[in-house]
Amino acid sequence: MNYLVTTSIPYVNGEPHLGHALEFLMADVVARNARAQKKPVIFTIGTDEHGGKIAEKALELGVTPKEFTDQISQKYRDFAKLLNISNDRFIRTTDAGHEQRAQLIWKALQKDIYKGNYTGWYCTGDEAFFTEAVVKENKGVCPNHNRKYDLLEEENYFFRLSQYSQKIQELIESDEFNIIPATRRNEILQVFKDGLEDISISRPKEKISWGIPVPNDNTQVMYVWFEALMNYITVLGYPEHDDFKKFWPANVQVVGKDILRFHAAVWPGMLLALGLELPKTLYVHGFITVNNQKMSKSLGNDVKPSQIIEEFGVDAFRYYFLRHIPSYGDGDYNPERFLAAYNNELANELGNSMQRTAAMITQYQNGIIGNVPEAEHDQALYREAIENCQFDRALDDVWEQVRGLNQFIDEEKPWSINKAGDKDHLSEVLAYQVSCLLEIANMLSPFMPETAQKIRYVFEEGVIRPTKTTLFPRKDTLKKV
RNA sequence: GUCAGGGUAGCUCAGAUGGUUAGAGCGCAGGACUCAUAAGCCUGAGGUCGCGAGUUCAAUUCUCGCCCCUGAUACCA
Repeated sequence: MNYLVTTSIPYVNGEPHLGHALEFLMADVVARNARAQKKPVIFTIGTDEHGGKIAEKALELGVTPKEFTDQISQKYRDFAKLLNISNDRFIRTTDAGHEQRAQLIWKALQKDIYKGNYTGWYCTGDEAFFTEAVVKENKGVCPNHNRKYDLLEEENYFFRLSQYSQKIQELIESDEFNIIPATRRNEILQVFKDGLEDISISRPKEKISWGIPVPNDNTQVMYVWFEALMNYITVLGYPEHDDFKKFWPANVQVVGKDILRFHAAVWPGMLLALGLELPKTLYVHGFITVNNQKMSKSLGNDVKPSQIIEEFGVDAFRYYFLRHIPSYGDGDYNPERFLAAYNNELANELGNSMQRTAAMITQYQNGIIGNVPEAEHDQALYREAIENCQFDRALDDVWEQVRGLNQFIDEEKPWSINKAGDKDHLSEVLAYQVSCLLEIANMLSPFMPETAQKIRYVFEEGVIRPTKTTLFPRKDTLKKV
């Protein structure tokens, strides 16, 4: 019954962008949908704040890491608010609670942690390790510094992920740990074929000091990733808090395809080692391009969500990204397509269907709605789509109903019925339209909460309550973004 | 290289355990109407379903080969 939804926690070395928005929105739909079903819900988001890169960046800016992360973290908080995200919690990995609980988790994992040597290709110019693949690609020479990579050893703590490889694989294969879409499930199963290797989970403090200390060893701090993953249970008050006991395992964890491995291999390993259940579903979303190009500041094509929201409203933003970015793949944003979707689907089809209904009831019946029947369209497709995190299809299905309503109106021609003077029939037809709109509002509410609210406001009380503005005023020109 | 997924109307995509005229939305063209945000509704044009071969009474759907695209191939948070 209890329902837990999480997003991944963005690393605060950058500002919030469209990709974060997408993830927030998808998780928000899941959370709002569960609440609509009267389930007790905890929906968490947050920020990941430790690590060398953060420390460096802070140094560049001449502020302390703490000051730096405070500032960026706040931007994510504001961003979620801007998008009307209904998160119940916002965790920061620099929260005292997280830091303490991370150490508890480390201790609880002790039996699977050992000290070892990490060997890797290191560039002293970058002061960083590089993967085998990168080194091979560069033929053993760092392009940034034009010097050979050194094979370096470093003392780290390791986590016995290998021990849990088979068990995790079984849970994925049986769908007890359900990874969607299937393509991502296949992808990660490949990794399990040869078994997972143990992973390094700490860094020498002398190299990276901005991190959570390893218990009983002040020469090492926890590797950021290892510690960041813990947020999903520290946020609930692992191990002693009621929320943890009642809400874990998560029902849906929402992550991007770039961090699949951490969430489908490392994190499950940690959970098994702790004797905890795996999340029920891991939903993996794709990336957004802008005009089919990778979004980047250097290209100057980075889109500011705040600008879109300012011009079109938050629900229009939510709508576009939830319906027109494929839920199971990558998608593209471009202003023309956005405008087309806004005008055709939101203003013309949805907005206008409400407008014409309200107008007729006002003109023909002095605003009196009459007996609204229970609209009972088949919602199986819609429900199944949400269950499978196919937000695009769920909205497609809602629009089937929006179109259906417009067709109904054109077939019935209430204006003709009015001329003919058949008051009973007229009232029946118009009341049916209202019932359709209220049903649409219900289906829309996880996706477009404000819009759903506006529709209900107009029709809910038996008498049309006029509003100052239309739902989605047409936009004939496109501001240059 | 290996593994996975994909190449279907101008665009974004759906679909077919092989079987009469291959679907939707956008865009385009035309029509009837008027309650409405010059919105909505109806109709139509447009595709040799990546290329070649095979299996079959029948393939766009199955098999093989080839071409092209995308992703993964493990410690970047």
